[in-house]
Amino acid sequence: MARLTIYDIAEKAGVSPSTVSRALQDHPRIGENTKGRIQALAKEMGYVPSAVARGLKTKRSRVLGVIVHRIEDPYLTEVLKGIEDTLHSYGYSLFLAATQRIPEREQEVIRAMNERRVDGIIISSSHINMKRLRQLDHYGIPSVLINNQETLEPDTCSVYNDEIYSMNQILQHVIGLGHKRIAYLGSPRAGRTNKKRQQGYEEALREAGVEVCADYISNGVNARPQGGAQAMRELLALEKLPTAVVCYNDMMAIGAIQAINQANLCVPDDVSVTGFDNIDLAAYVTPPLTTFHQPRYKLGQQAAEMMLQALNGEPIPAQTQVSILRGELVIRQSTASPN
Amino acid sequence: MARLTIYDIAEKAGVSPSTVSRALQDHPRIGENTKGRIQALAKEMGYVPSAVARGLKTKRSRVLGVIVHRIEDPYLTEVLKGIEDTLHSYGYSLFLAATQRIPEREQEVIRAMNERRVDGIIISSSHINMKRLRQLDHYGIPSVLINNQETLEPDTCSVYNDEIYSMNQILQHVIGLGHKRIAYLGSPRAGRTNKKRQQGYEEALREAGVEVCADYISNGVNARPQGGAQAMRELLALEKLPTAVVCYNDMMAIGAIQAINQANLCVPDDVSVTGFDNIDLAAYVTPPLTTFHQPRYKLGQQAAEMMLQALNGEPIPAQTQVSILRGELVIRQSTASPN
DNA sequence: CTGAAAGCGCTAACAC
DNA sequence: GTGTTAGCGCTTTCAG
Repeated sequence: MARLTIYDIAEKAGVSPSTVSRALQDHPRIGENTKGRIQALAKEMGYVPSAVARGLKTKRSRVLGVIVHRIEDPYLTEVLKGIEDTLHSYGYSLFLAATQRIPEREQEVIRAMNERRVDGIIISSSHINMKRLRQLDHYGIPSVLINNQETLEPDTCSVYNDEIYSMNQILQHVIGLGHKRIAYLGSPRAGRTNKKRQQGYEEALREAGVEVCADYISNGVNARPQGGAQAMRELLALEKLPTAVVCYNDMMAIGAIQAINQANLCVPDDVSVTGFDNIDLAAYVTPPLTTFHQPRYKLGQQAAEMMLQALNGEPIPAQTQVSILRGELVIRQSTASPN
Repeated sequence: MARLTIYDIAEKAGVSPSTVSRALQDHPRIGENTKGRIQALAKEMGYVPSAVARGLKTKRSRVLGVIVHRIEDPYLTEVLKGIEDTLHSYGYSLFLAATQRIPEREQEVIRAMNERRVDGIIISSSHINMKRLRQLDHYGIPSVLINNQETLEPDTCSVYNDEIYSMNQILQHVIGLGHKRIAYLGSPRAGRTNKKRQQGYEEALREAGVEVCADYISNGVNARPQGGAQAMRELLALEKLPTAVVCYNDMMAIGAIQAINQANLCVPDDVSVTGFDNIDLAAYVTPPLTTFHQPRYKLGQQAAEMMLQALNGEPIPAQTQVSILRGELVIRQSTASPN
């Protein structure tokens, strides 16, 4: 059951293999009639071209690698969807791999993609540093980063959520509600993103003429409910409680709410809580979370388009090397005016 | 900046290309010393073999296609992780594609994977029917299905969650609590899975000597909170309310709880509710859901191993053609004894 | 507009 | 144990 090749078609059509090749790729230098005839014949015979052979010859695989650190991260799936949709519409396929944040596995994954000759790699929410990037560069593999956690040199293609803007939106909402004692619940492990969010928090406070108080910045051991609960408990031990808590992300906000409830306090009556990301969960917890919706789909889409554009040789203007996207505030029931 | 080939290495090592090829793949017929020397040299020169060229020659790509219908489905991500981990550990890569349940896109995705000469395809939670499967078969692409929604002929490699067992576990718990008026909130759009779950529900009731009442079977327009809420409202319109509601999945259960709350009733005091799947959300809603944890990771892992085994020519015993896995009941706070 | 021929980078007979 | 050689299935000059 050997696969059909262009030779089989050529023979049946009484033409040469190269003519078949041209017909199949809409080459300009071929007669309309021959082209139509051959395309029809190929279809009829059930011919499926070999991207492997084509790739060997052309040195382009029309495959992109996508590296994430955890596949099961609910935040990532929407980004992935943005990438997949875009690539699919351009006829590209996608290798997916997870690093689990294990450096060794990171290495393996990059190597595998390199061996398979992907045309480029998109890396999402990872702790990729310049060294690894230089490695890719050295292999000649272009890359685009999404929300990377290490600060990079400015010439690396990347797309980010606008953290400062996001936090500003959240704080304007909270401040607008009348809060003055506003805490930030952070996740230092998250790297750059956390830094930026905290920075946005501090800037917004200052702009509103509210003093930033070190006691009101509490860090979680991780960015999950557990870390949120722990950091919240530290806040609850303070003499002067904050009336609002702005969290690094939704999962931490959920943990914070649990801790607040355990202290027999109520959200939002006693303390307002905000999340970040607007993951699916956010709408369904009690109370539903006020949060910031990151343009996750768009982040993925944009990254994919940036990559594709680079591959097609359209020079990316230096300004668009780094693209910063904005999402929108989602107001639900976890925030209210202080009483 | 042309890539290094085995010819470059051969030249430098003063041997023939085939010797290099052998050295690099631990071929038996090669001298230990030559092998070591060449491997070292290749590494030193930074040689990265081309899986494309190898694939063209050997007709095996060591790539598997994975088709899902929605990437962003929280249920799937864990399955995907099981697949990815397994494939990675065997040195395989993975093409990911989503069909969005659009037949046209399904076709495109299969075609793309076929062109790229994947060694096999794993299809998860889809509505693939025998026709499409025969198509794959005809192309010579082996496939493994995970929780497929159409009933298939028994000789197709597949892995399923044991729905009947799962529902039995849920109902034993609910019945054990003392409930007699137990409703089922289904999702007909889900196909086979829903049928099986409903069947499990009915069997368990009968075994417990409880009559199955048609009024207590309510169908949602979809398997999301909205469908759950709508189906629950129909139940709430009954003269004799059920004291427990067993739902097709967690999302519907969440919708059902919302509807119950809106009717000024309370879960679990007035009515117990159970979910299914144990998605991340389940632990964080109010009240936390009693649900059934599907062995999602294992479903993916098993499917991947089944595929790999088939590819290595180890004949799969007819009995293991279909593998049925069991998860476990997770009791939280959405269920209690009726009052 | 079409054909002939070379070669992408690797593997695997087949010789030696 | 190692080298020679012929492809795998396609694209792409270069001729005609």
